[in-house]
Amino acid sequence: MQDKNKENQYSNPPTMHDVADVAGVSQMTVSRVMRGTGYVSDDVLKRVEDAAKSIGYVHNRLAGGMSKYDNPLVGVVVPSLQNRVFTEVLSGISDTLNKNNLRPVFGVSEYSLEREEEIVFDLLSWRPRGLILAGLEHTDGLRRIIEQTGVKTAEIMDVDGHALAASFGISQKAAGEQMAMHLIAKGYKNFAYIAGLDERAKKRFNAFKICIEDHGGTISQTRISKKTLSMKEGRVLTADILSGANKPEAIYYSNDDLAAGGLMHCIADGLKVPDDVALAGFNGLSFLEALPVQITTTKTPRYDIGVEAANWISNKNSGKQEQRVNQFDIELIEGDTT
Amino acid sequence: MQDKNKENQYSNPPTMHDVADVAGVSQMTVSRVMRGTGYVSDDVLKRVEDAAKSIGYVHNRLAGGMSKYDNPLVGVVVPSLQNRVFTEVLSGISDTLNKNNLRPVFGVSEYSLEREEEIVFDLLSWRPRGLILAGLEHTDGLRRIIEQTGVKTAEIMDVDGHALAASFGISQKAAGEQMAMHLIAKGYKNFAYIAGLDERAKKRFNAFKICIEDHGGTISQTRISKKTLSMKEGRVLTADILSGANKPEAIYYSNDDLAAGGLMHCIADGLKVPDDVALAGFNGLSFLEALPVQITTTKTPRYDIGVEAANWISNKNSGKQEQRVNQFDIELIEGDTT
DNA sequence: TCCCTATATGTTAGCGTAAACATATAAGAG
DNA sequence: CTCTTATATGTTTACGCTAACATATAGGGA
Repeated sequence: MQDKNKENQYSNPPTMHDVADVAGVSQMTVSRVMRGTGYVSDDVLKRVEDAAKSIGYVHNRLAGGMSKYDNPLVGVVVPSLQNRVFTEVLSGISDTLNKNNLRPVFGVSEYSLEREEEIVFDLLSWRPRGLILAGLEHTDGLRRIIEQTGVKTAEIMDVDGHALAASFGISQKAAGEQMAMHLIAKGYKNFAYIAGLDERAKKRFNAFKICIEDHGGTISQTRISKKTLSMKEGRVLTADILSGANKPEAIYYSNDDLAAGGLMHCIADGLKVPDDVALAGFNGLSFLEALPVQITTTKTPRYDIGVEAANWISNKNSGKQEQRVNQFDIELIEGDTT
Repeated sequence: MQDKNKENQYSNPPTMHDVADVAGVSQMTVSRVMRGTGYVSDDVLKRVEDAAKSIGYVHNRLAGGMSKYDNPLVGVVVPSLQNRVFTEVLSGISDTLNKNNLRPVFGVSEYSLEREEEIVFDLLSWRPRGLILAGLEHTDGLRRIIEQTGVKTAEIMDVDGHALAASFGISQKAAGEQMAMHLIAKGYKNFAYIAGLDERAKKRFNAFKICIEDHGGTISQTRISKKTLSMKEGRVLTADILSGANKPEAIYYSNDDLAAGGLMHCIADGLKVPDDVALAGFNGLSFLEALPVQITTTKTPRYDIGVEAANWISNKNSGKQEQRVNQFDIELIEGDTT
């Protein structure tokens, strides 16, 4: 005999047949043991498990996947991993899928709908059990693919619009209006707005703006950043806005990082908040609680959204006529900055 | 004819044969088009693509995967998605894998080595091209599986120890010593330490402690949190430490979030930094730049570590005799808090 | 003209597993 | 003691695709 692999005289890598040979049973019995289905005696069970371990056999799902069975993969596409909102949703998704013995396959779209379509198309080649996408805006091509393949799809973060199958999120419109009303009630009239490219933020701002203008206020300055929406960026853009002539009475930020950066600028610059300028964020991230001044913000249930979307995907029975739109509650947290 | 699916009179879901029928070519030609390999005329190329689109065909990798070809999946297991350090590494990994047309499959171990083993075993059933794990500590079972299956494995974050195949990270030991020397040089003697469960932090602290004690200093207080290491948690634990009798001159935190929380406590409490208490963090996260006071920290190249590890996995030629240990440089950033 | 080569397409034979369908044994019912 | 049923295992085949190996056509050099 030629020397093959020292560990393994069987076909390389080992298959169920190899395990079956070692355990002295048929390949089908090994298959039953691996999946924990059908009848298997305790004796055989142990022999097969030992045999598998001894030759280092690992179940091959690619092979079995060809017959139609439920694939435990779930495709997940988010716009960014730098934004804590998405990583928190991912946490909820990941925890929940794990509990249901499902496994996420990830893609990051970098806020590009075209990229999202590409990624989804690629993910579908793994015949996932379901798909979780961010937002309700997608390319026509993507909508068509999802319809044609019939893959169970959850859309998260946003519920203002038409969902493909089921949406899990908050009403961005309601959030924008709620904050506008709060600031109006506080007597502010002249506003600035700082944000990034996010679609959800746009919807929020549109509602915010309409509401503000309906009540006689104006948005006198706007900054849309193409960079990562960090505290640093918030600090820089706030400094920029406040260095100009027409100083706003209040600044609405599209997220808490930006708002916290604004606060840091004010602290470093000796500005009084909210007397010199009022600040309002969005998300209600927990790091705000550690800041020396509480920032007014809208709290969103990010983790829970992930959990519920993942649960819906996990549940085999769902997909029929149940709730298409799952709107989560938001809460305006009034801090010391408005 | 019975009415089947309105859209699709072919076997449901469509296969390459269905596409081939519509395009009037053989199934093999469709396969060539889908993979972009071999000779295909422009005319046929277009016909096949149109046919595929018209019947909503999506390439099925599970089927082809059985013949041995390179699977584009890469298994990635990190301890947490709540910790920015890991999400930044993930960003680097995700960006790089995308560029190489590879796709990450994720798992979160929640800092449990047993959980990590389970997840890896599960991931291996997809016959991934490679594996990226955090740290050099793994269960014996996991080491054995990786050896037996021969899956190409990159270990990230840490290089102080024996890597399975290749490690990409920083020397935690060097980082701990470097910060200890800095603080000693500044004249501090009495220290407190605040951290979480992370293995890397432990290594760092061990080196830090030995170095401090070698130079006549002491670690008089320690807090190990089992919660998420947030700014809030840092603030709470700092308040706790400073409310006691034996007040430390300096606090070493296992990450910047904790340190920033400490700073927030000091600002809110009117404590002078570093006169009343000095603070030092770890990671050099960018949000520190937005804080009103610069915190002394160690800057680590997290994104780059992800990029390099993913590149190594992507590269087919690697795996031979090249560098096993890829140590990245760290930089001590001296701020205003020490 | 004839042959060689580059290009373009088709045919055949698995890949490793799970569903469907046997078969075998033991235990309990009548 | 036979028949039924629950339990335990084996055999056959199909899943949808790709590698390897044909085959066919067109163009260029001799």
